[in-house]
Amino acid sequence: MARSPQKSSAPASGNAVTADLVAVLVAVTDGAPKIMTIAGGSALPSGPFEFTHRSLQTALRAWVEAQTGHPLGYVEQLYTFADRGRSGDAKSPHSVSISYLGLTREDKVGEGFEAHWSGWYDYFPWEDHRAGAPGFIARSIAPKLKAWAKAASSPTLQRERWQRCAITFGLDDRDWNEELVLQRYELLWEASLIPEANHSRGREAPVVPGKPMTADHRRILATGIARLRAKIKYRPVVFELMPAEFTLLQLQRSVEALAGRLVHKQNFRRLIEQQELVEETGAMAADTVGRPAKLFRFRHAVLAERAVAGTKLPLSRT
Amino acid sequence: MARSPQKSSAPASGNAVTADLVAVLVAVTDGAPKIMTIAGGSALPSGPFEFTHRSLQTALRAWVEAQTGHPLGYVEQLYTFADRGRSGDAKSPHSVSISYLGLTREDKVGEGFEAHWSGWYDYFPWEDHRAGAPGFIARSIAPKLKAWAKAASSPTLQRERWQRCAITFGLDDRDWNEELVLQRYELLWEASLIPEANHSRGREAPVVPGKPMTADHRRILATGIARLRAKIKYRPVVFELMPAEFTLLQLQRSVEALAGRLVHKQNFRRLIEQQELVEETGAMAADTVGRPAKLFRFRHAVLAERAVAGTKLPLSRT
DNA sequence: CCATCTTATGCTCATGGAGAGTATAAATGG
DNA sequence: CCATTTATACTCTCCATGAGCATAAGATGG
Repeated sequence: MARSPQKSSAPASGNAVTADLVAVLVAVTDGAPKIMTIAGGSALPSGPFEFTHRSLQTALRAWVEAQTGHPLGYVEQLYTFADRGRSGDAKSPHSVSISYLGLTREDKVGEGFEAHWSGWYDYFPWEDHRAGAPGFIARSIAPKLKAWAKAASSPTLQRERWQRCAITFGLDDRDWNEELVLQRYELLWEASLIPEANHSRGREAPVVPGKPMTADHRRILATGIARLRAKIKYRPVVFELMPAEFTLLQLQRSVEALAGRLVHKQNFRRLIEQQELVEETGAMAADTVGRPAKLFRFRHAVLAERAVAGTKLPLSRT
Repeated sequence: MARSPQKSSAPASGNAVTADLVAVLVAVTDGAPKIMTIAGGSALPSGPFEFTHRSLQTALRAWVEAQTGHPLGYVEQLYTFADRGRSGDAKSPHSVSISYLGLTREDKVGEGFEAHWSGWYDYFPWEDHRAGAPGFIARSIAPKLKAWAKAASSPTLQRERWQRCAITFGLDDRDWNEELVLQRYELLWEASLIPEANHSRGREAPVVPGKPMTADHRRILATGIARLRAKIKYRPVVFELMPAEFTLLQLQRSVEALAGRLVHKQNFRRLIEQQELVEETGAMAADTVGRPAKLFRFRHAVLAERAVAGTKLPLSRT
């Protein structure tokens, strides 16, 4: 940045960069959260921003709709990174990557495109605590983190490192905090447990389960998941991922899929109903096991009615 | 964005833009929230991003420290905009503006720089509700908004417009929501009550009090204020704005200054203390009216101890 | 010294939301 | 009929939060 501040009305020459958009596109199908990927699931969809569009969001929407044939519901900017050329070479072209979170419903991907939907827990298996904490956290991740903590230079640093591990991964009887997705990824990265972190060095590092991605795409995905997990607690965004009509259990399963943890059923219903987020359609769910459930639809009116308070999660501690 | 998705490993030529950084730099002095401005208070500090820095944040920090001679505490990215040339001319250079929120303590600005601190309520007088809702909201803003609502084409639209006004400005006995800073600004913009909104047309529009800024800088500031008002409720970021030692009342005044509304004193103390965010220094405040207060300092340890829950605001409804 | 003002600090009370559990209803397949 | 599965209705307890009362500790002016 210039030493002397000034209005940015005269862009300095020699400062040219390229702007890329990267999208974390989320859908939920049958209790499985999906993200749109390309290149065989090894990258998030991305491409250069073209200034034929009025704004970044417009560009993203247009592109996604061309891809999926479906309008993109909720869109939110995630983060902007500056990359200084792939090889670290100061002469290589610089780029700015602007990432977005988008919510939609899974659907056929347009013909001739290489995009498809992948389960997001393929990339972050340690994030799914719906059936309790995955065994490999205690069996595999925790010991490796402990080794990493022990490798610090002083006893104080060792303690601090381990405390950080325990907090982010809910170890030592701490509670699991589902929102710390990015912190967990970054911790694993620092501990060299993420393949992307081994900068083309030849040596093999002990790595953790989970599919890697190109460049920093998995970090971007982590950012998106974290944002979404936080958001569903105070904004009714889950409905963007639901079909027009749904049962309360389906809604619950979607929330649980995103949060990666279970919710107390009765309290979940109480919350949804007392906030008047949904209304009955009058119909009942067909093709069901057990007692048939009422069908509901989202009351779009709530978006206008109030500065919407949200859908906090009635978590269960079991 | 390209129709065919691909890894962004080959930036397309002809897509060059310039990247600018814009900073919302906040400090609080004697219960007055300030922002750093340039050009006589008509613009936020900004400048081109230079790729000599490793990252955007590094660039921002370096620049701010050169400006103020003080390290920048908390830094957070706000939003990235794409501007298509000043005049709307498709041939003019495109730029991407990346805005940041930074917290620091007010201090002397380095010699020879045109930057200085301005009170943020100079730009958003309607946001300060510490002495109750400002009279001109009911006297001046509300009627103008009502007129704007009435100008909608259908009765339904008129009602929706007014409902939106009432929600964002807390009219019709609704509660004031201090976080809706951006929504309020955008509403006033749509209603042509913001000077920046009158696109160099000659006609005078009825405008609302508050100092305007260059380009979209006031919108960026609104984004920053909104983000900060939300953040202080769940992250202990206020302490970045406090001196090393402070009384609980000083802390409370700072929170109130940011939130633009009053807080219940006893409950505020209860909250701060039970969360163990501070510790006594042992000393007492000097130069005081009334009973002397204990001095406290921030317990930096809490940042490590937990996935910090925050400093919710014990609002008073009076 | 006393009255009064100002701020600090301790404590109680009522309300409501959240976590948790119990109980009953309505469907299906043996 | 019974076991199983899901839906739905209540109840209970705990605790955070908004609110207010009461007292303490300093200064100041008569």
